[in-house]
Amino acid sequence: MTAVLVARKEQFPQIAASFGLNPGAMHALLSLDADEPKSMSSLAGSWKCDASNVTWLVDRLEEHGLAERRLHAHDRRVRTVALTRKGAKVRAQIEARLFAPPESLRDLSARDLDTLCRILEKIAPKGGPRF
Amino acid sequence: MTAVLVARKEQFPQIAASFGLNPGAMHALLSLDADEPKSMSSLAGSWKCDASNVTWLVDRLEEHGLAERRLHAHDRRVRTVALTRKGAKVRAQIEARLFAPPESLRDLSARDLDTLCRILEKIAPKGGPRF
DNA sequence: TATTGTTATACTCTATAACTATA
DNA sequence: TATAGTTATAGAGTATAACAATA
Repeated sequence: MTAVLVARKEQFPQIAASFGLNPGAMHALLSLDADEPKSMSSLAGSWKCDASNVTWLVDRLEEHGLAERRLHAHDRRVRTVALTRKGAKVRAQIEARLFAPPESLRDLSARDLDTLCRILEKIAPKGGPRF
Repeated sequence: MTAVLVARKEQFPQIAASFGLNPGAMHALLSLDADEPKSMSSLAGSWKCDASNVTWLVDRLEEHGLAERRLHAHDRRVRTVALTRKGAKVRAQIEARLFAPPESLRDLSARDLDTLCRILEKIAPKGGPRF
Protein backbone atom coordinates (compact mmCIF):
# COMPACT_ATOMS: atom_id res chain seq x y z
CA MET A 1 0.00 0.00 0.00
CA THR A 2 2.78 2.37 0.87
CA ALA A 3 4.38 1.47 -2.44
CA VAL A 4 1.30 2.58 -4.23
CA LEU A 5 1.19 5.81 -2.30
CA VAL A 6 4.80 6.56 -3.09
CA ALA A 7 4.19 5.88 -6.76
CA ARG A 8 1.01 7.93 -6.68
CA LYS A 9 2.52 10.92 -5.03
CA GLU A 10 3.41 12.45 -8.36
CA GLN A 11 -0.20 12.30 -9.44
CA PHE A 12 -1.58 14.26 -6.52
CA PRO A 13 -1.96 17.52 -8.39
CA GLN A 14 -3.72 15.84 -11.32
CA ILE A 15 -6.11 13.89 -9.11
CA ALA A 16 -6.84 17.02 -7.09
CA ALA A 17 -7.54 19.00 -10.25
CA SER A 18 -9.93 16.33 -11.51
CA PHE A 19 -12.04 17.02 -8.42
CA GLY A 20 -11.73 20.79 -8.85
CA LEU A 21 -9.39 21.02 -5.87
CA ASN A 22 -5.89 22.29 -5.41
CA PRO A 23 -3.35 19.91 -3.82
CA GLY A 24 -3.57 21.65 -0.48
CA ALA A 25 -7.34 21.35 -0.34
CA MET A 26 -7.18 17.68 -1.30
CA HIS A 27 -4.59 17.08 1.39
CA ALA A 28 -6.97 18.80 3.80
CA LEU A 29 -9.95 16.77 2.64
CA LEU A 30 -8.10 13.49 3.15
CA SER A 31 -7.24 14.37 6.74
CA LEU A 32 -10.79 15.31 7.68
CA ASP A 33 -13.62 13.10 8.78
CA ALA A 34 -17.39 13.25 9.03
CA ASP A 35 -17.53 11.91 12.55
CA GLU A 36 -14.58 13.55 14.26
CA PRO A 37 -14.72 17.33 13.92
CA LYS A 38 -11.35 19.00 14.43
CA SER A 39 -10.65 22.53 15.57
CA MET A 40 -9.12 25.00 13.16
CA SER A 41 -6.08 25.46 15.39
CA SER A 42 -5.41 21.74 15.61
CA LEU A 43 -5.64 21.59 11.82
CA ALA A 44 -3.04 24.33 11.53
CA GLY A 45 -0.81 22.05 13.58
CA SER A 46 -1.39 18.87 11.64
CA TRP A 47 -1.30 20.58 8.25
CA LYS A 48 1.81 22.50 9.28
CA CYS A 49 0.57 25.80 7.95
CA ASP A 50 -0.56 29.14 9.32
CA ALA A 51 -4.02 29.48 10.91
CA SER A 52 -4.99 32.00 8.23
CA ASN A 53 -4.27 29.39 5.61
CA VAL A 54 -6.55 26.94 7.41
CA THR A 55 -9.28 29.54 7.11
CA TRP A 56 -8.60 29.79 3.40
CA LEU A 57 -8.47 26.04 2.78
CA VAL A 58 -11.63 25.34 4.77
CA ASP A 59 -13.33 28.13 2.82
CA ARG A 60 -12.40 26.29 -0.41
CA LEU A 61 -13.82 23.02 0.91
CA GLU A 62 -16.99 24.73 2.09
CA GLU A 63 -17.43 26.37 -1.31
CA HIS A 64 -17.44 22.88 -2.80
CA GLY A 65 -19.82 21.66 -0.12
CA LEU A 66 -17.24 19.15 1.04
CA ALA A 67 -16.72 20.33 4.61
CA GLU A 68 -18.53 22.46 7.16
CA ARG A 69 -17.66 24.52 10.19
CA ARG A 70 -19.44 23.57 13.40
CA LEU A 71 -19.67 25.13 16.84
CA HIS A 72 -17.67 23.74 19.72
CA ALA A 73 -19.79 22.46 22.56
CA HIS A 74 -18.09 24.33 25.39
CA ASP A 75 -15.86 27.05 23.93
CA ARG A 76 -17.62 29.55 21.70
CA ARG A 77 -14.32 30.82 20.29
CA VAL A 78 -13.60 27.46 18.69
CA ARG A 79 -14.85 26.34 15.29
CA THR A 80 -14.55 22.70 14.37
CA VAL A 81 -14.45 21.31 10.86
CA ALA A 82 -15.97 18.09 9.61
CA LEU A 83 -16.71 16.54 6.24
CA THR A 84 -20.22 16.77 4.85
CA ARG A 85 -21.83 13.65 3.44
CA LYS A 86 -20.71 14.77 0.01
CA GLY A 87 -17.20 15.39 1.36
CA ALA A 88 -16.99 11.89 2.77
CA LYS A 89 -18.13 10.50 -0.57
CA VAL A 90 -15.54 12.49 -2.51
CA ARG A 91 -12.86 11.51 -0.04
CA ALA A 92 -13.73 7.86 -0.64
CA GLN A 93 -13.55 8.38 -4.41
CA ILE A 94 -10.15 10.02 -4.12
CA GLU A 95 -8.88 7.24 -1.91
CA ALA A 96 -10.16 4.68 -4.37
CA ARG A 97 -8.08 6.33 -7.07
CA LEU A 98 -5.07 6.66 -4.82
CA PHE A 99 -5.13 3.05 -3.75
CA ALA A 100 -5.84 1.61 -7.18
CA PRO A 101 -2.66 0.13 -8.63
CA PRO A 102 -1.16 2.82 -10.86
CA GLU A 103 -0.12 2.05 -14.44
CA SER A 104 3.52 1.74 -13.51
CA LEU A 105 2.81 -1.07 -11.05
CA ARG A 106 0.61 -3.19 -13.32
CA ASP A 107 3.67 -4.77 -14.92
CA LEU A 108 5.00 -6.05 -11.62
CA SER A 109 4.53 -9.66 -10.60
CA ALA A 110 2.52 -10.26 -7.44
CA ARG A 111 5.71 -11.42 -5.78
CA ASP A 112 7.57 -8.24 -6.68
CA LEU A 113 4.67 -6.13 -5.50
CA ASP A 114 4.69 -7.91 -2.16
CA THR A 115 8.42 -7.41 -1.85
CA LEU A 116 8.11 -3.77 -2.74
CA CYS A 117 5.38 -3.19 -0.18
CA ARG A 118 7.34 -5.00 2.51
CA ILE A 119 10.44 -2.95 1.92
CA LEU A 120 8.64 0.35 1.64
CA GLU A 121 6.72 -0.31 4.84
CA LYS A 122 10.11 -0.41 6.54
CA ILE A 123 11.17 2.98 5.30
CA ALA A 124 7.79 4.63 5.53
CA PRO A 125 7.83 7.56 7.92
CA LYS A 126 6.47 6.90 11.41
CA GLY A 127 2.79 7.66 11.73
CA GLY A 128 1.85 6.21 8.40
CA PRO A 129 1.67 7.80 5.00
CA ARG A 130 1.52 11.55 4.91
CA PHE A 131 -0.09 13.39 2.07
CA MET B 1 19.27 4.71 -7.88
CA THR B 2 15.70 5.23 -8.81
CA ALA B 3 14.77 4.07 -5.34
CA VAL B 4 16.86 6.78 -3.85
CA LEU B 5 15.33 9.36 -6.14
CA VAL B 6 11.85 8.32 -5.17
CA ALA B 7 12.73 8.50 -1.50
CA ARG B 8 14.48 11.83 -1.98
CA LYS B 9 11.66 13.49 -3.82
CA GLU B 10 10.16 14.80 -0.59
CA GLN B 11 13.39 16.57 0.27
CA PHE B 12 13.55 18.60 -2.94
CA PRO B 13 12.31 21.83 -1.41
CA GLN B 14 14.75 21.63 1.49
CA ILE B 15 17.73 20.85 -0.72
CA ALA B 16 16.73 23.63 -3.11
CA ALA B 17 16.47 26.10 -0.23
CA SER B 18 19.93 25.14 1.02
CA PHE B 19 21.29 26.36 -2.31
CA GLY B 20 19.17 29.51 -2.23
CA LEU B 21 16.91 28.18 -4.98
CA ASN B 22 13.22 27.52 -5.21
CA PRO B 23 12.17 24.00 -6.28
CA GLY B 24 11.36 25.13 -9.81
CA ALA B 25 14.76 26.71 -10.29
CA MET B 26 16.49 23.60 -8.94
CA HIS B 27 14.47 21.44 -11.29
CA ALA B 28 15.55 23.75 -14.09
CA LEU B 29 19.19 23.64 -13.04
CA LEU B 30 19.22 19.83 -13.03
CA SER B 31 17.89 19.66 -16.56
CA LEU B 32 20.45 22.08 -17.98
CA ASP B 33 23.95 21.41 -19.14
CA ALA B 34 27.14 23.36 -19.77
CA ASP B 35 27.80 21.76 -23.14
CA GLU B 36 24.35 21.52 -24.70
CA PRO B 37 22.58 24.87 -24.74
CA LYS B 38 18.82 24.58 -25.06
CA SER B 39 16.41 27.11 -26.48
CA MET B 40 13.92 28.83 -24.20
CA SER B 41 10.99 27.41 -26.14
CA SER B 42 12.26 23.83 -25.89
CA LEU B 43 12.68 24.37 -22.15
CA ALA B 44 9.06 25.48 -21.89
CA GLY B 45 8.18 22.14 -23.44
CA SER B 46 10.36 19.98 -21.24
CA TRP B 47 9.56 21.89 -18.07
CA LYS B 48 5.88 21.87 -18.95
CA CYS B 49 5.33 25.49 -18.12
CA ASP B 50 4.61 28.71 -19.94
CA ALA B 51 7.38 30.47 -21.88
CA SER B 52 7.05 33.50 -19.64
CA ASN B 53 7.82 31.28 -16.69
CA VAL B 54 10.97 30.04 -18.44
CA THR B 55 12.05 33.66 -18.71
CA TRP B 56 11.44 34.06 -14.99
CA LEU B 57 13.25 30.87 -13.98
CA VAL B 58 16.25 31.53 -16.20
CA ASP B 59 16.39 35.03 -14.72
CA ARG B 60 16.63 33.45 -11.26
CA LEU B 61 19.45 31.13 -12.36
CA GLU B 62 21.30 34.01 -14.03
CA GLU B 63 21.00 36.11 -10.87
CA HIS B 64 22.81 33.32 -9.05
CA GLY B 65 25.40 33.07 -11.81
CA LEU B 66 24.37 29.46 -12.44
CA ALA B 67 23.19 29.73 -16.05
CA GLU B 68 23.61 32.09 -18.96
CA ARG B 69 21.68 33.03 -22.08
CA ARG B 70 23.57 32.62 -25.36
CA LEU B 71 22.86 33.60 -28.93
CA HIS B 72 21.74 31.00 -31.43
CA ALA B 73 24.11 30.56 -34.31
CA HIS B 74 21.61 30.93 -37.13
CA ASP B 75 18.36 32.35 -35.73
CA ARG B 76 18.69 35.67 -33.98
CA ARG B 77 15.26 35.34 -32.40
CA VAL B 78 16.37 32.36 -30.37
CA ARG B 79 18.15 32.49 -27.02
CA THR B 80 19.76 29.32 -25.71
CA VAL B 81 20.48 28.59 -22.08
CA ALA B 82 23.47 26.73 -20.68
CA LEU B 83 25.02 26.25 -17.27
CA THR B 84 27.99 28.34 -16.27
CA ARG B 85 31.01 26.64 -14.75
CA LYS B 86 29.60 27.54 -11.33
CA GLY B 87 26.21 26.17 -12.37
CA ALA B 88 27.73 22.85 -13.38
CA LYS B 89 29.54 22.67 -10.05
CA VAL B 90 26.38 23.40 -8.08
CA ARG B 91 24.45 20.89 -10.14
CA ALA B 92 27.05 18.26 -9.26
CA GLN B 93 26.77 19.14 -5.57
CA ILE B 94 23.00 18.84 -5.68
CA GLU B 95 23.19 15.52 -7.46
CA ALA B 96 25.67 14.28 -4.87
CA ARG B 97 23.13 15.05 -2.17
CA LEU B 98 20.27 13.55 -4.15
CA PHE B 99 22.08 10.33 -4.82
CA ALA B 100 23.42 9.88 -1.29
CA PRO B 101 21.42 7.24 0.55
CA PRO B 102 18.77 9.10 2.54
CA GLU B 103 18.19 8.43 6.23
CA SER B 104 15.18 6.27 5.54
CA LEU B 105 17.22 3.84 3.44
CA ARG B 106 20.11 3.43 5.87
CA ASP B 107 18.15 0.87 7.85
CA LEU B 108 17.69 -1.41 4.86
CA SER B 109 19.89 -4.43 4.36
CA ALA B 110 22.06 -4.43 1.25
CA ARG B 111 19.90 -7.23 -0.09
CA ASP B 112 16.68 -5.27 0.40
CA LEU B 113 18.22 -2.22 -1.20
CA ASP B 114 19.22 -4.27 -4.23
CA THR B 115 15.75 -5.72 -4.48
CA LEU B 116 14.17 -2.30 -4.13
CA CYS B 117 16.35 -0.83 -6.86
CA ARG B 118 15.67 -3.74 -9.17
CA ILE B 119 11.92 -3.45 -8.77
CA LEU B 120 11.85 0.30 -9.06
CA GLU B 121 13.97 0.22 -12.19
CA LYS B 122 11.18 -1.81 -13.73
CA ILE B 123 8.52 0.74 -12.98
CA ALA B 124 10.66 3.80 -13.57
CA PRO B 125 9.21 5.96 -16.30
CA LYS B 126 10.86 5.65 -19.69
CA GLY B 127 13.56 8.19 -20.26
CA GLY B 128 15.04 7.84 -16.81
CA PRO B 129 14.31 9.70 -13.63
CA ARG B 130 12.40 12.94 -13.95
CA PHE B 131 12.79 15.65 -11.39
C1' DT C 1 2.39 36.52 -41.57
C1' DA C 2 4.39 33.37 -38.10
C1' DT C 3 7.59 32.58 -34.32
C1' DT C 4 10.80 33.65 -30.22
C1' DG C 5 11.22 35.67 -26.21
C1' DT C 6 10.00 39.56 -22.98
C1' DT C 7 6.98 42.63 -20.45
C1' DA C 8 2.71 43.90 -18.20
C1' DT C 9 -0.65 42.09 -15.59
C1' DA C 10 -3.60 39.05 -12.96
C1' DC C 11 -4.41 34.89 -10.32
C1' DT C 12 -3.38 31.21 -6.77
C1' DC C 13 -1.51 29.92 -2.62
C1' DT C 14 1.07 31.04 1.28
C1' DA C 15 2.51 33.88 5.33
C1' DT C 16 2.50 38.01 8.74
C1' DA C 17 0.11 41.42 11.32
C1' DA C 18 -3.90 43.67 12.95
C1' DC C 19 -8.40 42.86 14.46
C1' DT C 20 -12.94 40.72 16.79
C1' DA C 21 -14.99 37.71 19.93
C1' DT C 22 -14.71 35.07 23.37
C1' DA C 23 -12.25 32.99 27.63
C1' DT D 1 -4.60 39.34 29.59
C1' DA D 2 -4.55 35.34 26.52
C1' DT D 3 -6.50 32.48 22.83
C1' DA D 4 -9.37 31.10 18.39
C1' DG D 5 -10.35 32.48 14.27
C1' DT D 6 -10.86 36.06 10.55
C1' DT D 7 -9.55 39.87 7.65
C1' DA D 8 -6.23 42.87 5.34
C1' DT D 9 -2.26 42.72 3.05
C1' DA D 10 2.10 41.28 1.01
C1' DG D 11 5.03 38.01 -1.40
C1' DA D 12 6.44 33.98 -4.42
C1' DG D 13 5.46 31.52 -8.30
C1' DT D 14 2.48 30.67 -12.02
C1' DA D 15 -0.29 31.83 -16.30
C1' DT D 16 -2.45 34.87 -20.10
C1' DA D 17 -2.20 38.61 -23.33
C1' DA D 18 0.06 42.30 -25.64
C1' DC D 19 4.34 43.50 -27.57
C1' DA D 20 9.14 43.94 -30.15
C1' DA D 21 12.43 41.73 -32.89
C1' DT D 22 13.36 38.52 -36.30
C1' DA D 23 12.22 34.93 -39.71
